Amino acid sequence: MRIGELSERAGVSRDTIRFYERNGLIYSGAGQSPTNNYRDYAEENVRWLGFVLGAREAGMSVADLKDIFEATGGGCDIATARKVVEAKIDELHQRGDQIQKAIQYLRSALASGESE
Amino acid sequence: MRIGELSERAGVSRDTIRFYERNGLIYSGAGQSPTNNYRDYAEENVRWLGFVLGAREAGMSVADLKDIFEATGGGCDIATARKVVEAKIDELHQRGDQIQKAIQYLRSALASGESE
DNA sequence: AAAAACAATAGACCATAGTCCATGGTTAGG
DNA sequence: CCTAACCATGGACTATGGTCTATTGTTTTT
Repeated sequence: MRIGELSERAGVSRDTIRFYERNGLIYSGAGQSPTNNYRDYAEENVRWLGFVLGAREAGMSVADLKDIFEATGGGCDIATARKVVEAKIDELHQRGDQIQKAIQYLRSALASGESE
Repeated sequence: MRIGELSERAGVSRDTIRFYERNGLIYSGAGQSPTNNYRDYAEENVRWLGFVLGAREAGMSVADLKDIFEATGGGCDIATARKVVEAKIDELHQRGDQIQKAIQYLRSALASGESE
């Protein structure tokens, strides 16, 4: 599919998709057609971009996602992929813990203002 | 206490503290002394900056933290404070959910590569 | 009282993550 | 066949969140 359709279906702007491609976290077989230089995306990119979107909201960086893309989709050795992904999962868990702490702080701030 | 001590104790650089002050999420009674214009921080700022640090890592923005600072510390009406803080807590919960989803995606990516 | 240590401000600079043109080529519908 | 809709590239621009530097003023320490 072309960039417009992917953009539409994944809910990510064309510009952002091009930006992601420049930064190595998505691949399009551009230049396959003899008449144009349009990007051409495989179906699974809809799902992948959906994940990217959620992961970005969860606080993962573009560089992180590039690592994961390369480790999982690049067809490189699985041991490396596993390590990268496990490391990201650990980071996410830590981030989750920080969020729990922040929530507790806010709840206690609310509770202490309770009587006023 | 002065900025150096606060920086040391909270684990936040002087520059960052000044930046936070410019952006309204911490207050120092600067200009209290007749001889200098040094910032002078109350004890509780150590704890507050600790929270800010964790909250930043959890993905809260400086603007969010400004809102919370103003809502909780500014002595404004408690109903407003409550609303701001509850909204931030909701956001954090959503972020936590995103993180769970990201973790699941990564785990399943790992699992599907299992046999290779 | 001289020097080291600390503080202030202002403004330049950096990375990250896009977003928005301008310009020009391609494709598809009427 | 022409025009609207789509795509490409390159580069400028934005916002966020700091960080660094230069210059100058204030304490502290020796």
